[in-house]
Amino acid sequence: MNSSDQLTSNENFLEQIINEDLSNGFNKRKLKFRFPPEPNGYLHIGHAKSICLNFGFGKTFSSPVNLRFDDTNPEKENIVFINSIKEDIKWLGFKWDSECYASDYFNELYDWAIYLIKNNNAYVDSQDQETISIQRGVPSSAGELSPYRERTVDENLDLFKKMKEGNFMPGDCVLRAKIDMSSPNMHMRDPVLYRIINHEHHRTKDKWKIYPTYDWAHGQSDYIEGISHSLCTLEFQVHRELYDWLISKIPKQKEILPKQREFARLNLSYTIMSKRKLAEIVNSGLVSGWDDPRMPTISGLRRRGVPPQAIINFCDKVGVAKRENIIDYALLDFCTREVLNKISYRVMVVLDPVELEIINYPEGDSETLTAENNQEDETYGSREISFSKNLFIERDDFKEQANRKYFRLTIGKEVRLKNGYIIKGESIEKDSEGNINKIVCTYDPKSKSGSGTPESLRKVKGTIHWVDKNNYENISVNIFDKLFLSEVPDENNEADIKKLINRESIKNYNTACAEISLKDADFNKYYQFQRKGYFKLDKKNPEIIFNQTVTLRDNIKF
RNA sequence: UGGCUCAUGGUGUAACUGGUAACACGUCUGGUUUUGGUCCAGAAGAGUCUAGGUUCGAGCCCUAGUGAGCCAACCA
Repeated sequence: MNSSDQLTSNENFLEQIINEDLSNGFNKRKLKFRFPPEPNGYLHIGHAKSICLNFGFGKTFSSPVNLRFDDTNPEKENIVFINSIKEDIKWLGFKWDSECYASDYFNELYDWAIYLIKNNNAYVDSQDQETISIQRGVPSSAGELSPYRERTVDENLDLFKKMKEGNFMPGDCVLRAKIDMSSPNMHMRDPVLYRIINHEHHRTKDKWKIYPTYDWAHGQSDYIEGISHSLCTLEFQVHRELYDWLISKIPKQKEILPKQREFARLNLSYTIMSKRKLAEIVNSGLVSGWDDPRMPTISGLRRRGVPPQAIINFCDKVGVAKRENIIDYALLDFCTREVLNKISYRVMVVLDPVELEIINYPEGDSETLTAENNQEDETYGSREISFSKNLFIERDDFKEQANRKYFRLTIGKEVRLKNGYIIKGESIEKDSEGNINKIVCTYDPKSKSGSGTPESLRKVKGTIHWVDKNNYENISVNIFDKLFLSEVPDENNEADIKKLINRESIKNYNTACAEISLKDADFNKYYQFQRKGYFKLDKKNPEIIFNQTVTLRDNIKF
């Protein structure tokens, strides 16, 4: 299976815009996209939507897609985030054309700022942040002009140079665009283009004392790279007027101007996408880290065992529009199962074991049975599993008393041991507290799976999994539940997100018994523990610890 | 109370730019099955936020209203 080839979605409104541009004469070879993360955190499933969108366009239009780090704020950004972001994108299977950094353009941006000043389109304001904020006013009425708004070009040039040379302290002054203090769009009320920050930048080190703001850096970066369509989320809609204005004021060398268009970000039920809140639960120790298998981060999903193709399929099914949305988590689960069903290796693991003794099986005997690795695809081959008189089965696969709808093991009823024989429950042994510690059964020696005998072909309602008590591997298994109790944990912005955490979202089974083949469990494989779900070996641990990715679809009603 | 954006089954996305709503997930039936999985067959569920208007005809166009989101960081 290979990335988005077989996807069949309708063309979304952004693709329509691109196609319109094309039919209006835009040269297809000039199409270019970009994914522009700020390296201040880990990527999550919401970013995956943007990644799939941009790189998806790259594929459908055979256009380059740049990875550009929006690294204009050295106080928040860090090289470790750059590395994790690159790793996640690669893992998803996408290849960027060039690896770019807004900081690569700092010189050019500086020159253009001088150009703006010379054209009376920017000025140095020497007021403090609070004053500027107050002067900006409120949306419903005009703001006031800064007293420094009419400084001469020479004065501005001189001051700006001094800002750059470090003659001022942070907060002393900023460079502002001179636009319109009465605009109903607050972003047009003389936005800040440069501020002074005394902090080493992870790439430019201590070269700069001033750093461009998002508004000044982003559109110009798009312009420099020749991005044709700059796609971002809805909250940047109000920035578009400024985006276009700034590009219209820089010296023109190119005929193609980037076009910003906005789409709705992804929201998933029972989880959150806010980097800040995600950081909060990481820092408070409620999860083990950014890559905790319960986290909606790419690294968390990876560790959980969600394959990249499932994420790509999910992003495709989710669609792209401008409407606020909350996607049902069940859709992600569906996409995960759909992929995993085809590629996972089936094995038998008993999470909560109870002993099963076959009284009419010869004492001391054992045999080797063969089992298919993946009934969806015979090229996965088969493996051997051992069978003997004493086995483990799942504790809840037996009931002393059961109604007609229960078709696992019970006294007097037959059930099939997967890949083995048909057995019948005979009796149970309990300890002094009434807990079952052994189930005794008989087996039909002629009913061996695959033997072709009439006995083996008998229809038996239930099939259960098992592990040989004389030949198994003890493993540890993590079962997960939703991380948040609320369907929309982000709903109330003021609420303490930590209080919404499901404290029972992880359950560990450290006495699980696995068939012996799992002694060589492979990090690169996806497994299905039959009847229990899909599981992935945890890469962070030297011992064998499996994380449950998703359960099997479960329709039990009784 | 300024501006921008959005409004279609439970959820998400479509509807060839005007011809009486489709696809996916979810839900429910039934069948197959050595995984209560997969697979197969089928069903229920919206008349498109409201009110007007244009039109032979409107989810698509117009007007007004209602509801929701975003914007007043030297964050992105």
